[in-house]
Amino acid sequence: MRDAEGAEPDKSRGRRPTMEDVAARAGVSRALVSLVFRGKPGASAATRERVLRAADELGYRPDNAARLLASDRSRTLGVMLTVHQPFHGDLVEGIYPEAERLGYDVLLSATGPGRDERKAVEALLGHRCEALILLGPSAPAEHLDELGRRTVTVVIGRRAPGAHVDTVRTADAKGIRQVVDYLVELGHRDIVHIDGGRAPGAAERRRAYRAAMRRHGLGDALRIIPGDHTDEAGIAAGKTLLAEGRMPTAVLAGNDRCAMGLMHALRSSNVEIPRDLSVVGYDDVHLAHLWPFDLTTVRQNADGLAQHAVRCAVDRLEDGTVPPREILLEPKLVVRGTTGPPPDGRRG
Amino acid sequence: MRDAEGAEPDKSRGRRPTMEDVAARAGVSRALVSLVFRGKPGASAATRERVLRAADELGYRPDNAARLLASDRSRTLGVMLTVHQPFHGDLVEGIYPEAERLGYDVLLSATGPGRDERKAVEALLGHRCEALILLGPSAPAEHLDELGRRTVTVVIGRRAPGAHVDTVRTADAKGIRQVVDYLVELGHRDIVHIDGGRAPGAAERRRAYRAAMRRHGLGDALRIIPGDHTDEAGIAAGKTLLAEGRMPTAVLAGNDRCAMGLMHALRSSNVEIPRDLSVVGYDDVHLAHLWPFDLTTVRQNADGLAQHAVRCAVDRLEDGTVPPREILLEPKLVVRGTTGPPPDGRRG
DNA sequence: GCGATCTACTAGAGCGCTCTAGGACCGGTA
DNA sequence: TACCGGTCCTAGAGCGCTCTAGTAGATCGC
Repeated sequence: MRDAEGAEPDKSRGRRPTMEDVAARAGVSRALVSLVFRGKPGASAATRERVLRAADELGYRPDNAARLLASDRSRTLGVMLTVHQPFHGDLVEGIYPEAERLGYDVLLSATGPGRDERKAVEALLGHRCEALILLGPSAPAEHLDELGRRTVTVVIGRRAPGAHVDTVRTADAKGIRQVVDYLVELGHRDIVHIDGGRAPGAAERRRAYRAAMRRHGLGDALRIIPGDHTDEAGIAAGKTLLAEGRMPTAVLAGNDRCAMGLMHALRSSNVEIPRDLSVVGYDDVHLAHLWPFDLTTVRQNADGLAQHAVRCAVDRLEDGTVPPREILLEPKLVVRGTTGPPPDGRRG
Repeated sequence: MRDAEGAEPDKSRGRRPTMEDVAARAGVSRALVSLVFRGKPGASAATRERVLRAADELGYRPDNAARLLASDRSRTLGVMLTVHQPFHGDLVEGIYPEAERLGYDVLLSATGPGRDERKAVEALLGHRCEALILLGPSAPAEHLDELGRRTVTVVIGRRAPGAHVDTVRTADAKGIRQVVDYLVELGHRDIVHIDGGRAPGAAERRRAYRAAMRRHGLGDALRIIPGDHTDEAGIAAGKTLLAEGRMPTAVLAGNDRCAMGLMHALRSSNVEIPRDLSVVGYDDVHLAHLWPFDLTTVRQNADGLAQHAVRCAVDRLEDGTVPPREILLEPKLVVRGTTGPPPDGRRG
């Protein structure tokens, strides 16, 4: 009965080696092993070598939990993302290398159906992340403010007015203005905006659209179809437009996915893009370049956003006196194949 | 000089409350607080209530690092994914709820440029994950075997012959066979396969294609274009076919992305889909339904794969005697708009 | 009125690290 | 010889939890 070791789960796999084991094997103290693994000075080259060899032979791997617990710093950044936003993928790919360069670890936590932002963030905090990087959070500014006062927090992709957080985003207003200017230049007057509803950045894009239209004296032609930053919203908007029977000459979608949904919905109609309708997206997600028609869109500099976000977080972690910043990156209109002059007879 | 508190990073933010603080405030011992937070019996309802209130007032949140360190179990599953594989997104969305249901935490670690699989896995192990769930790893079977002997490991989406790991995947051979049967039934004979090279699952799909073609007496018509599970591979294959000037009547791509790339490359040619060429993908990724032409493809049951993977991991964690399993899920041919009969005069 | 048996709780060791304080030994200097 | 400053190393406390062993007090049977 006493020997029923096998019954206990996992005992068979054996305890993994600890720093103590490495120390014993290398014939030094635990503290010295610690020094070596942290790359701190205070160990001779020979000893260092001996320790590393011993560790390697034992298959030793430092235990993060213990390390976290013992040190006051965790050097870990928590990233909240939505696993189905391709643009978030672009951002994550930029965050990893920058964090590594600065000596930080990265933990990802995804939102999704049945897992809201609060839950995702709690998970990160529970793992001792020192700072949070939130990709396009939809939480209200007050909530972000509360978070920001508890932990260093960086928000990517939207404004968070009044909240004690860094924000890193594209100058959306400028991007939208570029699009409207470009469309007007082509001769468009009847330019509709499918907005992003309450999605991150949507409010500002909406505002910028209104302002730009007015600036061109098109205040009357201004029209916003309520939407969202999803394919479904684009499809719905497309159906709406078809049902009305009166197409605008250009549509400025809330983001690329929405633009894609729109084009999808129009696919089986007799509306041809860009002959009858110009369509512009926003984001320039990686996958967009695969579209059968190249989407004209506004590029957000994902790598730039990612790098700035990491640096904001680290700067504030390493110097508690630095206040949160607001960083704006330049958008860039990328003209491809879904835009052109309006059909004859409908010029501005 | 002695009061230069503010100079130290983050000291200003103040120590976060510990179990000790909660215990003091509730007037009980630390151990009792621990009991309450773990939902274990041994505390009266009244005390339980008092403890929870105290914790709430202090904004207490249990520290995972300490919890991990103290208990022998971490109840954490580590998931390795490629952040730009939409299908991985589908899987992650299935993994979270199932893990939560079983009382496990999930940690994500992404591969990407500059961050290979080894690195991603190391990160997970360093955070004390008890089990690894690898989404379509490309590591050789021996490497997986090594990992699997160190930690409970589940591989999703490919075979790992001889490796001490669970594998959960779709019966690819069956899926491919269904596609070939369907295409032959439509009258196709000239069916080309763009393969996935060394990508997960690719070898089996390739084999299944060969077998299916032979079974229909089409061994001579058999042709494989070397590729990959990326858009680029599809584009390249498209260019190859165009350059040759002799189109097959149907193409079976390695996966949806590859199929999309292919169609993208053919878009400006005079090859019309499905009139001149039928195209079939594989995976049925979420985004596929947005395609201007609905892609005929083979659906993998992402939720099913995710759930089985989590259960495999948990089963083996909780009972060390359970051996690794190999689970096969049924694929399902989803016929949409990119396939049809071959052009007249090219029937089989 | 005594031990037995609950329930409700506490003490204290220990998880695998980090980090401060300090010790041993060296060559050089007064 | 005594002392210094430097390099290389060790001892030991403690991070915030979990968990085993045990205690205090109520309830109960006889």
